[in-house]
Amino acid sequence: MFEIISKKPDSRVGKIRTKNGEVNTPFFMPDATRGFVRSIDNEILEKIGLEAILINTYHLFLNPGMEIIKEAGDAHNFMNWPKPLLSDSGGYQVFSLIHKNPKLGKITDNEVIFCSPTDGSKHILTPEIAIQIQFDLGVDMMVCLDDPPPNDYPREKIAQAVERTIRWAKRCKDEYEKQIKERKISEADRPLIFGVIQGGEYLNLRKHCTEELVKIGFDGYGFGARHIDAQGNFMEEVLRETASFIPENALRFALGVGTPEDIVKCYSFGWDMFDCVIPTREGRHGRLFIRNVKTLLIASLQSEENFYETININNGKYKNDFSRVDENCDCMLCKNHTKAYLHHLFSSKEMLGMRLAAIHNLKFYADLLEALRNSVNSKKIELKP
RNA sequence: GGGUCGGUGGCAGAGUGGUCAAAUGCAUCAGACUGUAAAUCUGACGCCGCAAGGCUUCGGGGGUUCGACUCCCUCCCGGCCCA
Repeated sequence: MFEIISKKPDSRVGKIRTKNGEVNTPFFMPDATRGFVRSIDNEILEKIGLEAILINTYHLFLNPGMEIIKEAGDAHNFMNWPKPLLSDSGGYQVFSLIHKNPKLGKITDNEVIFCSPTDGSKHILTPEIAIQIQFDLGVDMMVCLDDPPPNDYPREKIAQAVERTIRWAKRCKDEYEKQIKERKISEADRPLIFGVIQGGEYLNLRKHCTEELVKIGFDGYGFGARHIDAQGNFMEEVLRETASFIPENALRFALGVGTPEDIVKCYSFGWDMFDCVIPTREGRHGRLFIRNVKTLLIASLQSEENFYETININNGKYKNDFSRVDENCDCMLCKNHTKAYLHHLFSSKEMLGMRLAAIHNLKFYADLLEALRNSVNSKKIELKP
């Protein structure tokens, strides 16, 4: 269940209630694709203030496999993450593995055949299987299998992906209802289900896709495919308009978004949920996000000024820089260590460095989202899904 | 003292008459990363130049040759073996 507590013209603050607890919106989920946020224990994620994390259907299905997960109970038990979990459907892998490298699989109207990049083994995902797996994972929020085309595909092919995504969404919804019935899951305990809106940069395709998905009916709607164009520019207008197509009482999930400024913009357009590998991956690669101001909120919402900057701790200039990474951060890196030490950890290829950097970046993201949640406190709106 | 192998760019280490400013790895210097095939990937890395191109290099010196990192002489330095 999703409740909007307050809103400004477009952005809003709310609360999601799930079987495994509440999540305050807007929120950011770190990607625990294979059942773990690389190098970071769940205890630390909780301490950072993250209320939900994202796992991936395709990756967990491959490894460790559903037999193991079911033997453990579900993904919550297996991972020892008792709080809300959202699973992505494997739809993104249709893009990242197959669209980007056709050798790695095949997409038909009925199914997706993945050839595992690691051992070449073949695995079939259908909309129904994707939903069944997500029920077996025991997640609190699940996503329909979709077909995210690269943004530089011709319009015709993107339109095809839209139609396929709609057909698959219908099949997912049907399977979802079947599973709810078979598993005798109550309305209060049922996981939320998200449809995914495709359409590339074409607003009328995005609109059409949204309308068709809304007819099927979902708890939330995701923005599918990449939200940056082929040149790497944030597709601001598409994100803004697409949010406006989605009914107000539904959750809006900006999948894979993004950089801090992209999240802030999406939030202002009315998006509620975000996930991205940036804070963890870039942290592991040595890029650290640093607050330019004490209050992220003010700069992020009320001015055009950059509210953060990044550094690459690998750069030689940090060799003897004994200052803190971020004076305004209270993460375990910033409280305890200097840039020079972190630089040393990185140049020694010590995993502690990557870990501390990822933790710092996640804290930055968590603090940013907290600032956004605190940014709206005018009128309250009660809505029933 | 005799013998022997060797001395190549920051380091390690290929090359053994022209295709060599010299493979490769490391180090160094930068860059990228957006529902994770990513502790990964790109690029630069003798000097000058945006570039084309030019210039100086393979322990020192001398020589052979149209041409030498590559062959010869000699000196210096190092490893190993024998005395």
